[in-house]
Amino acid sequence: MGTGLRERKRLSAMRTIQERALDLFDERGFDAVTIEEIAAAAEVSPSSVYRWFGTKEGLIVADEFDSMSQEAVREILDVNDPVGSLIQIVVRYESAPQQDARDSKGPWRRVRYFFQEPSVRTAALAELDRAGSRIAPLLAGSNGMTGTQARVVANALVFGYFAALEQWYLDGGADPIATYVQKGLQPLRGIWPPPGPTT
Amino acid sequence: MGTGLRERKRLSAMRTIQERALDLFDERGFDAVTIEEIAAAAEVSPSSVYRWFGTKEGLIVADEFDSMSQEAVREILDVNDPVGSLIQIVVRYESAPQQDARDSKGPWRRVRYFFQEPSVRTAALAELDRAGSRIAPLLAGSNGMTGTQARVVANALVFGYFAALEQWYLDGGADPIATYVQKGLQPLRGIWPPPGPTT
DNA sequence: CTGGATAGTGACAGTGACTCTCTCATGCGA
DNA sequence: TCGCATGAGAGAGTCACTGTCACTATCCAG
Repeated sequence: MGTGLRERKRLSAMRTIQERALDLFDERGFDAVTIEEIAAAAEVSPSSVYRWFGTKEGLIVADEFDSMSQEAVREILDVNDPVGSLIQIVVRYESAPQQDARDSKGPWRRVRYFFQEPSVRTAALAELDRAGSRIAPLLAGSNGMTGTQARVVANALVFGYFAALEQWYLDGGADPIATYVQKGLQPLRGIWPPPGPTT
Repeated sequence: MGTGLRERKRLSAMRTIQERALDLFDERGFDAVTIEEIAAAAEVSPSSVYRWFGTKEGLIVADEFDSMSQEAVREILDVNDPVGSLIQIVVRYESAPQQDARDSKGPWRRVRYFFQEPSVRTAALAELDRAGSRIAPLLAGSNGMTGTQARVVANALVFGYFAALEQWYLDGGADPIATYVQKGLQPLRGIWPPPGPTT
């Protein structure tokens, strides 16, 4: 974890780019804004935008989850109650102090594009797919699951979360997301049958 | 369902394009082949390739499921046992007479690219997402599921199928896919608890 | 404090996927 | 057989994205 000057500069520049990009997207629409314009607005070179975000969609879907170590993921995910811990994560993230109060919807400002821009939605799906492949190994073995079953369940979790998020968005974002996740993912709880007398 | 000459010509051309494209991809790799080359090999214009397949990835992920009517989907999907009917679909599709016996792996020739080419994988995920949004309404209401829950379960099904398919591919494609789907999606059966004395 | 090693940035050129528009041919209905 | 409309082809243009290379700002050893 380098706290060097270089590192700090890069992170600062990345935040600036993301903010300027969202400003431009909100103003003129995702498709109408070019990477060059974003780079100019953030006073960096287009090369840097690509170096740091990979794609135009990456400007929106880039998430701190990617850079999270496997250890950290293992820590926050309870393999005996993945649905519950997923809700916990959402609750914690939702109540986190939004670093910029001027944002119309806090950290969820980006979510809108998940469901309005098809290419962003696709990029989000790819991101969720990657997330699924990361948490699947943690689930394997527990509850006597095979590798395939673990991946199936992992996908059910991450894409189920996505489905809940979409409903939250479609409903206008009034109630907390955690509520949608909790209710929406209720059926998945049947995957982990409570230990009864017959097993 | 127009069986006119135009329609037949278009379908024939589409099949030719897909075959030539796969030939070229197999020969030189997905990235190294341009749409222009594919169009030239299939003796159509690049415009037509885009008109019919939308994207380069569409050449591989294009599926007859898209053009299936909502009624047809409703017919083959048993809302009381979605996992079972999914397996049935796979079984039927797997044992279908492969129209071209020269294909090294029958209709599954394309599957390789799902898991070798990241962009194709992403396109496949988008396709599954669309499939999920189509079967979710059929599930809603049954078993007392809300709309969100139906979508969650629909995603669990389609992306669970994808996970099983990946494992099948990673294992070399020896056993039938249906086996992988059956075993892999076993945990999802817990979503529909058998009607017991207590409900 | 200073100099060299180095990682990271910007500038630039190139590729090709994809879009748009216009024109023209061809299968279709009268 | 004769308009007509649907749809294919042609061509130009945009821009996301890649690779390379020179340079500069940081880091670190002495």
